[in-house]
Amino acid sequence: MEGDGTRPVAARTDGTLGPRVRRIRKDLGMTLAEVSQATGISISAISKIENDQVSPTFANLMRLAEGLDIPLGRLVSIDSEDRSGSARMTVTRAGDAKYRTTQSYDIWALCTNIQHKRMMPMVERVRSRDPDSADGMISHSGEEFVFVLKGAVAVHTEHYEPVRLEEGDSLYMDSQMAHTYTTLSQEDAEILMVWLSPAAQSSSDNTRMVESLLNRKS
Amino acid sequence: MEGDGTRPVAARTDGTLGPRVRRIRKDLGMTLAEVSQATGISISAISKIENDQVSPTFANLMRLAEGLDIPLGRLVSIDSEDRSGSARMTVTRAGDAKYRTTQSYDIWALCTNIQHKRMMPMVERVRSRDPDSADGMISHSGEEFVFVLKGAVAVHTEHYEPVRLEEGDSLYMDSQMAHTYTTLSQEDAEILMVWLSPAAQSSSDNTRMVESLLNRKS
DNA sequence: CTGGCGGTTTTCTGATACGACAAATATACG
DNA sequence: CGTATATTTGTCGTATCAGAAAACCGCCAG
Repeated sequence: MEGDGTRPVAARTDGTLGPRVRRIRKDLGMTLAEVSQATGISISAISKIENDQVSPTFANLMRLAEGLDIPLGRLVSIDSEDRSGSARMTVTRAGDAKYRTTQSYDIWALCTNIQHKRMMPMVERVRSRDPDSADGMISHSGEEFVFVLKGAVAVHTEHYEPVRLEEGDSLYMDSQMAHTYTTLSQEDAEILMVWLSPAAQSSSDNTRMVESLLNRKS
Repeated sequence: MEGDGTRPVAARTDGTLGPRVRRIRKDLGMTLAEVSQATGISISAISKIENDQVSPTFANLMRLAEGLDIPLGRLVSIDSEDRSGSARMTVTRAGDAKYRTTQSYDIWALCTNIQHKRMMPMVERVRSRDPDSADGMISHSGEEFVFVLKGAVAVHTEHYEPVRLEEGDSLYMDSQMAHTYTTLSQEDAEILMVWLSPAAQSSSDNTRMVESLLNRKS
Protein backbone atom coordinates (compact mmCIF):
# COMPACT_ATOMS: atom_id res chain seq x y z
CA MET A 1 0.00 0.00 0.00
CA GLU A 2 2.17 2.74 -1.25
CA GLY A 3 0.63 5.95 -0.12
CA ASP A 4 2.02 7.53 -3.22
CA GLY A 5 -0.55 10.17 -3.71
CA THR A 6 -3.61 7.98 -3.19
CA ARG A 7 -6.14 10.25 -1.56
CA PRO A 8 -9.27 8.81 0.04
CA VAL A 9 -11.31 10.35 -2.76
CA ALA A 10 -14.57 9.67 -0.99
CA ALA A 11 -16.20 7.38 -3.49
CA ARG A 12 -17.63 5.07 -0.88
CA THR A 13 -21.01 6.72 -0.91
CA ASP A 14 -23.15 8.59 -3.37
CA GLY A 15 -21.63 11.83 -2.20
CA THR A 16 -24.87 13.28 -0.91
CA LEU A 17 -25.39 11.39 2.30
CA GLY A 18 -22.72 13.20 4.23
CA PRO A 19 -23.78 16.74 3.40
CA ARG A 20 -27.36 15.73 4.06
CA VAL A 21 -26.50 14.48 7.51
CA ARG A 22 -24.58 17.62 8.27
CA ARG A 23 -27.42 19.78 7.12
CA ILE A 24 -29.88 17.98 9.33
CA ARG A 25 -27.56 18.25 12.28
CA LYS A 26 -27.04 21.95 11.70
CA ASP A 27 -30.76 22.49 11.34
CA LEU A 28 -31.22 20.91 14.71
CA GLY A 29 -28.51 23.15 16.07
CA MET A 30 -26.51 20.22 17.35
CA THR A 31 -22.76 19.70 17.60
CA LEU A 32 -20.98 16.52 16.71
CA ALA A 33 -20.64 15.81 20.40
CA GLU A 34 -24.37 16.08 20.97
CA VAL A 35 -25.19 13.83 18.07
CA SER A 36 -22.61 11.41 19.35
CA GLN A 37 -24.37 11.49 22.68
CA ALA A 38 -27.77 10.99 21.12
CA THR A 39 -26.73 8.22 18.78
CA GLY A 40 -23.95 6.42 20.58
CA ILE A 41 -21.72 6.82 17.55
CA SER A 42 -18.30 8.27 18.12
CA ILE A 43 -17.64 11.85 17.15
CA SER A 44 -14.96 10.88 14.70
CA ALA A 45 -17.19 8.41 12.95
CA ILE A 46 -19.88 11.02 12.52
CA SER A 47 -17.37 13.48 11.20
CA LYS A 48 -16.16 10.99 8.65
CA ILE A 49 -19.70 10.16 7.66
CA GLU A 50 -20.53 13.81 7.15
CA ASN A 51 -17.47 14.20 4.97
CA ASP A 52 -18.25 11.11 2.93
CA GLN A 53 -15.03 9.52 4.01
CA VAL A 54 -16.76 6.31 4.95
CA SER A 55 -19.79 4.32 3.93
CA PRO A 56 -21.56 3.87 7.25
CA THR A 57 -22.95 0.51 8.22
CA PHE A 58 -26.66 -0.07 8.39
CA ALA A 59 -26.39 -0.28 12.14
CA ASN A 60 -24.98 3.21 12.33
CA LEU A 61 -27.46 4.56 9.83
CA MET A 62 -30.21 3.37 12.12
CA ARG A 63 -28.63 4.93 15.17
CA LEU A 64 -28.15 8.13 13.25
CA ALA A 65 -31.77 8.28 12.16
CA GLU A 66 -32.85 7.56 15.69
CA GLY A 67 -30.66 10.23 17.20
CA LEU A 68 -31.53 12.86 14.63
CA ASP A 69 -35.17 11.98 15.02
CA ILE A 70 -35.76 11.42 11.35
CA PRO A 71 -37.16 8.34 9.66
CA LEU A 72 -34.42 6.20 8.25
CA GLY A 73 -36.06 6.23 4.88
CA ARG A 74 -35.90 10.00 4.78
CA LEU A 75 -32.33 10.00 5.90
CA VAL A 76 -31.02 7.76 3.20
CA SER A 77 -33.26 8.70 0.32
CA ILE A 78 -31.70 10.82 -2.33
CA ASP A 79 -34.44 13.42 -2.49
CA SER A 80 -32.99 15.07 0.61
CA GLU A 81 -34.09 18.17 2.40
CA ASP A 82 -32.46 20.14 -0.31
CA ARG A 83 -35.15 22.71 -0.76
CA SER A 84 -32.56 25.19 -1.87
CA GLY A 85 -33.67 27.04 -4.90
CA SER A 86 -37.11 25.53 -5.06
CA ALA A 87 -40.22 27.06 -3.64
CA ARG A 88 -41.19 26.17 -0.14
CA MET A 89 -44.78 27.17 -0.60
CA THR A 90 -47.27 27.32 -3.39
CA VAL A 91 -50.82 28.56 -3.73
CA THR A 92 -53.49 27.37 -6.11
CA ARG A 93 -56.47 29.63 -6.72
CA ALA A 94 -59.92 28.13 -6.82
CA GLY A 95 -60.12 28.26 -10.60
CA ASP A 96 -56.52 27.59 -11.46
CA ALA A 97 -56.08 23.95 -10.60
CA LYS A 98 -54.68 21.59 -13.19
CA TYR A 99 -57.66 19.88 -14.73
CA ARG A 100 -58.17 16.51 -16.22
CA THR A 101 -61.04 14.11 -16.57
CA THR A 102 -61.66 10.39 -16.57
CA GLN A 103 -64.71 8.32 -17.24
CA SER A 104 -66.04 8.85 -13.74
CA TYR A 105 -64.30 11.87 -12.31
CA ASP A 106 -63.43 15.44 -13.06
CA ILE A 107 -60.19 16.10 -11.30
CA TRP A 108 -58.44 19.28 -10.29
CA ALA A 109 -54.95 18.58 -9.02
CA LEU A 110 -53.91 21.20 -6.49
CA CYS A 111 -50.57 22.76 -5.78
CA THR A 112 -48.88 20.90 -8.59
CA ASN A 113 -46.05 23.35 -8.98
CA ILE A 114 -44.15 22.69 -5.81
CA GLN A 115 -41.28 20.26 -5.80
CA HIS A 116 -40.53 17.60 -3.23
CA LYS A 117 -44.14 17.24 -2.27
CA ARG A 118 -45.30 14.00 -0.70
CA MET A 119 -49.03 14.55 -0.46
CA MET A 120 -51.08 14.85 -3.61
CA PRO A 121 -54.16 17.01 -2.95
CA MET A 122 -56.95 17.21 -5.48
CA VAL A 123 -60.57 18.14 -5.81
CA GLU A 124 -62.74 15.62 -7.58
CA ARG A 125 -66.22 15.86 -8.96
CA VAL A 126 -67.73 12.40 -8.82
CA ARG A 127 -69.81 11.83 -11.90
CA SER A 128 -70.46 8.13 -11.67
CA ARG A 129 -73.46 6.74 -9.85
CA ASP A 130 -72.89 3.07 -10.41
CA PRO A 131 -69.86 1.40 -8.82
CA ASP A 132 -69.70 -1.15 -11.61
CA SER A 133 -70.01 1.04 -14.66
CA ALA A 134 -67.51 3.47 -13.25
CA ASP A 135 -63.76 3.45 -13.74
CA GLY A 136 -63.94 0.35 -11.62
CA MET A 137 -62.41 -0.41 -8.29
CA ILE A 138 -58.93 0.93 -7.98
CA SER A 139 -56.21 -0.34 -5.72
CA HIS A 140 -52.92 1.42 -5.30
CA SER A 141 -50.23 1.91 -2.72
CA GLY A 142 -50.36 4.52 0.00
CA GLU A 143 -53.08 6.16 2.02
CA GLU A 144 -55.85 8.53 1.13
CA PHE A 145 -57.94 11.04 2.98
CA VAL A 146 -61.28 12.26 1.68
CA PHE A 147 -63.40 15.19 2.80
CA VAL A 148 -66.80 15.77 1.24
CA LEU A 149 -67.15 19.34 0.04
CA LYS A 150 -70.57 19.12 -1.60
CA GLY A 151 -73.29 16.55 -2.04
CA ALA A 152 -73.14 12.97 -0.87
CA VAL A 153 -71.03 10.07 -2.03
CA ALA A 154 -70.85 6.37 -1.46
CA VAL A 155 -67.54 4.68 -0.89
CA HIS A 156 -67.35 1.17 -2.22
CA THR A 157 -64.53 -1.08 -1.03
CA GLU A 158 -63.66 -4.71 -1.20
CA HIS A 159 -63.70 -5.27 2.54
CA TYR A 160 -66.44 -3.04 3.88
CA GLU A 161 -70.07 -2.40 3.15
CA PRO A 162 -70.56 0.73 1.07
CA VAL A 163 -70.35 3.83 3.25
CA ARG A 164 -72.42 6.94 2.76
CA LEU A 165 -70.62 10.23 3.24
CA GLU A 166 -72.45 13.52 3.54
CA GLU A 167 -71.12 17.01 3.27
CA GLY A 168 -68.43 17.61 5.88
CA ASP A 169 -67.84 13.92 6.52
CA SER A 170 -64.37 12.58 6.07
CA LEU A 171 -62.69 9.27 5.54
CA TYR A 172 -59.22 7.87 5.82
CA MET A 173 -58.23 4.64 4.21
CA ASP A 174 -55.43 2.34 3.26
CA SER A 175 -55.72 2.73 -0.47
CA GLN A 176 -54.30 -0.69 -1.16
CA MET A 177 -57.82 -1.84 -0.46
CA ALA A 178 -59.65 -1.62 -3.76
CA HIS A 179 -62.14 1.23 -3.76
CA THR A 180 -64.26 3.58 -5.81
CA TYR A 181 -66.58 6.51 -5.25
CA THR A 182 -70.07 7.22 -6.58
CA THR A 183 -72.40 10.19 -6.21
CA LEU A 184 -75.58 9.73 -4.19
CA SER A 185 -76.91 13.28 -4.28
CA GLN A 186 -78.89 14.95 -7.01
CA GLU A 187 -76.01 17.14 -8.05
CA ASP A 188 -72.65 15.54 -8.72
CA ALA A 189 -70.76 15.43 -5.45
CA GLU A 190 -67.43 17.10 -4.90
CA ILE A 191 -64.75 15.73 -2.66
CA LEU A 192 -61.35 16.88 -1.55
CA MET A 193 -58.89 14.05 -1.67
CA VAL A 194 -55.34 13.90 -0.41
CA TRP A 195 -53.30 10.95 -1.43
CA LEU A 196 -50.06 9.98 0.21
CA SER A 197 -47.70 7.78 -1.70
CA PRO A 198 -45.34 5.69 0.39
CA ALA A 199 -42.74 5.36 -2.30
CA ALA A 200 -42.87 8.78 -3.81
CA GLN A 201 -39.70 10.73 -3.38
CA SER A 202 -40.45 13.68 -5.55
CA SER A 203 -43.33 15.60 -6.93
CA SER A 204 -42.70 14.40 -10.43
CA ASP A 205 -42.82 10.80 -9.28
CA ASN A 206 -46.17 11.45 -7.68
CA THR A 207 -47.57 13.13 -10.70
CA ARG A 208 -46.50 10.27 -12.89
CA MET A 209 -48.06 7.76 -10.53
CA VAL A 210 -51.34 9.64 -10.46
CA GLU A 211 -51.43 9.71 -14.22
CA SER A 212 -50.88 6.00 -14.53
CA LEU A 213 -53.44 5.23 -11.88
CA LEU A 214 -56.06 7.32 -13.55
CA ASN A 215 -55.44 5.80 -16.94
CA ARG A 216 -55.66 2.19 -15.98
CA LYS A 217 -59.05 0.62 -15.85
CA SER A 218 -58.29 -2.28 -13.54
CA MET B 1 -18.96 -25.24 14.63
CA GLU B 2 -18.59 -25.62 18.33
CA GLY B 3 -20.93 -23.33 20.13
CA ASP B 4 -17.91 -22.35 22.20
CA GLY B 5 -19.27 -18.95 22.88
CA THR B 6 -18.36 -16.94 19.82
CA ARG B 7 -21.33 -17.21 17.50
CA PRO B 8 -22.35 -14.38 15.17
CA VAL B 9 -25.62 -13.97 17.03
CA ALA B 10 -26.82 -11.48 14.45
CA ALA B 11 -27.08 -8.38 16.55
CA ARG B 12 -25.47 -6.09 14.00
CA THR B 13 -28.76 -4.99 12.55
CA ASP B 14 -32.32 -4.51 13.71
CA GLY B 15 -33.15 -8.03 12.65
CA THR B 16 -35.70 -7.04 10.05
CA LEU B 17 -33.54 -5.85 7.19
CA GLY B 18 -32.34 -9.27 6.19
CA PRO B 19 -35.73 -10.96 6.00
CA ARG B 20 -37.06 -7.92 4.19
CA VAL B 21 -34.35 -8.17 1.56
CA ARG B 22 -35.00 -11.84 1.14
CA ARG B 23 -38.70 -11.27 0.79
CA ILE B 24 -38.16 -8.71 -1.92
CA ARG B 25 -35.77 -10.96 -3.75
CA LYS B 26 -38.17 -13.88 -3.58
CA ASP B 27 -41.02 -11.71 -4.74
CA LEU B 28 -38.97 -10.83 -7.75
CA GLY B 29 -38.21 -14.50 -8.29
CA MET B 30 -34.48 -13.93 -8.28
CA THR B 31 -31.67 -16.12 -7.02
CA LEU B 32 -28.73 -14.89 -5.02
CA ALA B 33 -26.61 -15.24 -8.13
CA GLU B 34 -28.92 -13.00 -10.12
CA VAL B 35 -29.02 -10.36 -7.43
CA SER B 36 -25.28 -10.58 -7.23
CA GLN B 37 -25.18 -10.02 -10.95
CA ALA B 38 -27.57 -7.08 -10.77
CA THR B 39 -25.93 -5.41 -7.81
CA GLY B 40 -22.28 -6.31 -8.09
CA ILE B 41 -22.31 -7.60 -4.54
CA SER B 42 -20.90 -11.06 -3.94
CA ILE B 43 -23.25 -13.94 -3.33
CA SER B 44 -21.83 -14.69 0.06
CA ALA B 45 -22.21 -11.10 1.13
CA ILE B 46 -25.85 -11.04 0.09
CA SER B 47 -26.47 -14.27 1.89
CA LYS B 48 -24.96 -12.84 5.04
CA ILE B 49 -27.01 -9.69 4.68
CA GLU B 50 -30.21 -11.65 4.28
CA ASN B 51 -29.39 -13.62 7.40
CA ASP B 52 -28.53 -10.53 9.40
CA GLN B 53 -25.00 -11.73 9.90
CA VAL B 54 -23.55 -8.42 8.87
CA SER B 55 -24.53 -4.79 8.93
CA PRO B 56 -24.16 -3.81 5.30
CA THR B 57 -22.46 -0.59 4.37
CA PHE B 58 -24.39 2.29 2.92
CA ALA B 59 -22.65 1.68 -0.38
CA ASN B 60 -24.01 -1.85 -0.55
CA LEU B 61 -27.44 -0.77 0.57
CA MET B 62 -27.53 1.56 -2.39
CA ARG B 63 -26.39 -1.12 -4.79
CA LEU B 64 -28.98 -3.46 -3.33
CA ALA B 65 -31.79 -0.97 -3.76
CA GLU B 66 -30.64 -0.29 -7.28
CA GLY B 67 -30.44 -3.95 -8.20
CA LEU B 68 -33.75 -4.85 -6.60
CA ASP B 69 -35.31 -1.82 -8.20
CA ILE B 70 -36.78 -0.45 -5.02
CA PRO B 71 -36.38 3.03 -3.55
CA LEU B 72 -33.68 2.96 -0.93
CA GLY B 73 -36.04 4.55 1.55
CA ARG B 74 -38.44 1.69 1.18
CA LEU B 75 -35.73 -0.87 1.50
CA VAL B 76 -34.46 0.35 4.82
CA SER B 77 -37.59 1.70 6.44
CA ILE B 78 -39.12 -0.31 9.19
CA ASP B 79 -42.72 0.64 8.60
CA SER B 80 -43.61 -2.46 6.55
CA GLU B 81 -46.95 -3.23 5.02
CA ASP B 82 -48.13 -5.12 8.04
CA ARG B 83 -51.56 -3.65 8.40
CA SER B 84 -52.89 -6.95 9.65
CA GLY B 85 -55.39 -6.76 12.39
CA SER B 86 -56.03 -3.06 12.45
CA ALA B 87 -58.74 -1.15 10.68
CA ARG B 88 -57.97 -0.14 7.17
CA MET B 89 -60.57 2.58 6.96
CA THR B 90 -62.29 4.98 9.24
CA VAL B 91 -65.04 7.56 8.82
CA THR B 92 -65.61 10.71 10.81
CA ARG B 93 -69.03 12.33 10.63
CA ALA B 94 -69.27 16.08 10.29
CA GLY B 95 -70.17 16.58 13.92
CA ASP B 96 -68.12 13.82 15.47
CA ALA B 97 -64.59 15.07 15.11
CA LYS B 98 -62.38 15.24 18.14
CA TYR B 99 -62.50 18.82 19.31
CA ARG B 100 -60.05 21.03 21.04
CA THR B 101 -59.30 24.71 21.13
CA THR B 102 -56.31 26.99 21.43
CA GLN B 103 -55.98 30.70 21.77
CA SER B 104 -56.38 31.24 18.06
CA TYR B 105 -58.00 28.15 16.65
CA ASP B 106 -60.88 25.79 17.14
CA ILE B 107 -59.71 22.45 15.91
CA TRP B 108 -61.50 19.31 14.89
CA ALA B 109 -59.11 16.47 14.36
CA LEU B 110 -60.49 14.04 11.79
CA CYS B 111 -60.21 10.31 11.50
CA THR B 112 -58.33 9.98 14.74
CA ASN B 113 -59.26 6.39 15.35
CA ILE B 114 -57.29 4.68 12.65
CA GLN B 115 -53.87 3.28 13.34
CA HIS B 116 -50.78 3.59 11.21
CA LYS B 117 -51.90 6.87 9.77
CA ARG B 118 -49.32 9.24 8.41
CA MET B 119 -51.41 12.22 7.46
CA MET B 120 -53.17 14.24 10.13
CA PRO B 121 -56.30 15.85 8.72
CA MET B 122 -58.19 18.48 10.69
CA VAL B 123 -60.68 21.26 10.26
CA GLU B 124 -59.75 24.54 11.90
CA ARG B 125 -61.78 27.62 12.60
CA VAL B 126 -59.38 30.54 12.57
CA ARG B 127 -60.37 32.98 15.28
CA SER B 128 -57.36 35.25 15.34
CA ARG B 129 -57.17 38.33 13.19
CA ASP B 130 -53.79 39.62 14.21
CA PRO B 131 -50.72 37.57 13.37
CA ASP B 132 -48.89 38.91 16.39
CA SER B 133 -51.51 38.50 19.07
CA ALA B 134 -52.28 35.02 17.88
CA ASP B 135 -50.67 31.80 19.02
CA GLY B 136 -47.64 33.17 17.26
CA MET B 137 -45.69 31.86 14.33
CA ILE B 138 -45.23 28.14 14.50
CA SER B 139 -42.50 26.13 12.90
CA HIS B 140 -42.50 22.38 12.89
CA SER B 141 -41.27 19.52 10.77
CA GLY B 142 -43.14 18.11 7.85
CA GLU B 143 -45.43 19.49 5.20
CA GLU B 144 -48.91 20.87 5.32
CA PHE B 145 -51.70 21.33 2.88
CA VAL B 146 -54.50 23.83 3.44
CA PHE B 147 -57.82 24.19 1.66
CA VAL B 148 -60.14 27.08 2.53
CA LEU B 149 -63.63 25.85 3.26
CA LYS B 150 -65.27 29.11 4.29
CA GLY B 151 -64.29 32.76 4.51
CA ALA B 152 -60.87 34.17 3.77
CA VAL B 153 -57.60 33.80 5.59
CA ALA B 154 -54.17 35.33 5.46
CA VAL B 155 -51.12 33.15 5.65
CA HIS B 156 -48.18 34.79 7.35
CA THR B 157 -44.75 33.24 6.92
CA GLU B 158 -41.20 34.18 7.62
CA HIS B 159 -40.07 34.09 4.02
CA TYR B 160 -43.01 35.30 2.01
CA GLU B 161 -45.34 38.26 2.03
CA PRO B 162 -48.67 37.45 3.61
CA VAL B 163 -50.89 35.57 1.19
CA ARG B 164 -54.62 35.98 0.99
CA LEU B 165 -56.62 32.81 0.47
CA GLU B 166 -60.27 32.85 -0.49
CA GLU B 167 -62.80 30.06 -0.35
CA GLY B 168 -61.66 27.14 -2.51
CA ASP B 169 -58.05 28.29 -2.64
CA SER B 170 -55.41 25.90 -1.44
CA LEU B 171 -51.84 26.04 -0.29
CA TYR B 172 -49.02 23.62 0.21
CA MET B 173 -46.02 24.46 2.29
CA ASP B 174 -42.92 23.19 3.96
CA SER B 175 -44.05 23.67 7.50
CA GLN B 176 -40.55 24.10 8.80
CA MET B 177 -40.98 27.64 7.62
CA ALA B 178 -42.58 29.53 10.50
CA HIS B 179 -46.19 30.36 9.76
CA THR B 180 -49.55 31.34 11.16
CA TYR B 181 -53.08 31.92 9.90
CA THR B 182 -55.50 34.78 10.52
CA THR B 183 -59.05 35.40 9.43
CA LEU B 184 -59.72 38.19 6.96
CA SER B 185 -63.43 37.71 6.42
CA GLN B 186 -66.29 38.95 8.56
CA GLU B 187 -67.10 35.51 9.86
CA ASP B 188 -64.31 33.37 11.26
CA ALA B 189 -62.78 31.42 8.42
CA GLU B 190 -62.66 27.65 8.29
CA ILE B 191 -59.87 25.71 6.71
CA LEU B 192 -59.17 22.07 6.11
CA MET B 193 -55.61 21.24 6.96
CA VAL B 194 -53.68 18.06 6.34
CA TRP B 195 -50.35 17.79 8.03
CA LEU B 196 -47.76 15.24 7.10
CA SER B 197 -45.11 14.43 9.61
CA PRO B 198 -41.85 13.12 8.26
CA ALA B 199 -41.11 11.27 11.45
CA ALA B 200 -44.49 9.86 12.20
CA GLN B 201 -44.80 6.12 11.98
CA SER B 202 -48.03 5.67 13.82
CA SER B 203 -51.18 7.50 14.58
CA SER B 204 -50.38 7.87 18.23
CA ASP B 205 -47.06 9.48 17.43
CA ASN B 206 -48.84 11.99 15.26
CA THR B 207 -51.45 12.78 17.83
CA ARG B 208 -48.82 13.41 20.43
CA MET B 209 -46.92 15.69 18.12
CA VAL B 210 -50.03 17.68 17.28
CA GLU B 211 -50.76 18.12 20.95
CA SER B 212 -47.32 19.42 21.73
CA LEU B 213 -47.34 21.73 18.76
CA LEU B 214 -50.63 23.24 19.74
CA ASN B 215 -49.58 23.77 23.30
CA ARG B 216 -46.35 25.54 22.72
CA LYS B 217 -46.48 29.26 22.17
CA SER B 218 -43.17 29.86 20.41
C1' DC C 1 1.66 37.03 20.96
C1' DT C 2 0.03 33.60 23.82
C1' DG C 3 -3.01 30.55 26.02
C1' DG C 4 -7.45 28.61 26.62
C1' DC C 5 -11.61 26.73 24.52
C1' DG C 6 -15.40 24.70 21.85
C1' DG C 7 -15.79 22.30 17.62
C1' DT C 8 -13.94 19.50 14.00
C1' DT C 9 -10.65 16.72 11.49
C1' DT C 10 -6.96 13.50 11.25
C1' DT C 11 -4.18 9.70 12.86
C1' DC C 12 -3.68 5.22 14.57
C1' DT C 13 -5.28 0.64 15.74
C1' DG C 14 -8.55 -3.04 16.49
C1' DA C 15 -12.91 -4.80 14.65
C1' DT C 16 -15.54 -6.17 10.82
C1' DA C 17 -17.56 -6.15 6.12
C1' DC C 18 -16.35 -7.69 1.61
C1' DG C 19 -14.90 -10.83 -2.20
C1' DA C 20 -13.26 -15.26 -3.76
C1' DC C 21 -13.22 -19.81 -3.25
C1' DA C 22 -14.51 -24.37 -1.50
C1' DA C 23 -17.12 -27.55 1.08
C1' DA C 24 -21.32 -28.67 3.24
C1' DT C 25 -26.32 -28.47 3.26
C1' DA C 26 -30.77 -27.61 1.61
C1' DT C 27 -34.30 -27.67 -1.96
C1' DA C 28 -36.46 -29.06 -6.24
C1' DC C 29 -37.49 -32.35 -9.39
C1' DG C 30 -37.55 -36.49 -12.21
C1' DC D 1 -33.25 -42.32 -4.54
C1' DG D 2 -29.94 -39.49 -7.63
C1' DT D 3 -29.04 -35.17 -9.84
C1' DA D 4 -29.15 -30.32 -10.54
C1' DT D 5 -29.72 -26.05 -8.53
C1' DA D 6 -29.70 -22.95 -4.74
C1' DT D 7 -28.07 -21.54 -0.36
C1' DT D 8 -25.29 -21.59 3.80
C1' DT D 9 -21.10 -21.89 6.09
C1' DG D 10 -16.15 -21.52 6.73
C1' DT D 11 -11.48 -19.65 5.65
C1' DC D 12 -8.36 -16.33 4.20
C1' DG D 13 -6.65 -11.91 2.57
C1' DT D 14 -7.88 -7.25 1.81
C1' DA D 15 -10.47 -3.09 2.24
C1' DT D 16 -12.40 -0.14 5.22
C1' DC D 17 -15.30 1.17 9.16
C1' DA D 18 -15.56 2.50 14.25
C1' DG D 19 -13.62 4.52 18.17
C1' DA D 20 -9.96 6.89 21.18
C1' DA D 21 -6.83 10.25 21.33
C1' DA D 22 -4.10 13.63 19.43
C1' DA D 23 -3.86 17.42 16.26
C1' DC D 24 -6.00 21.14 14.18
C1' DC D 25 -8.83 25.35 13.65
C1' DG D 26 -10.86 29.64 14.32
C1' DC D 27 -12.08 32.66 17.95
C1' DC D 28 -11.60 35.39 21.86
C1' DA D 29 -9.54 37.34 26.11
C1' DG D 30 -5.69 38.96 28.38
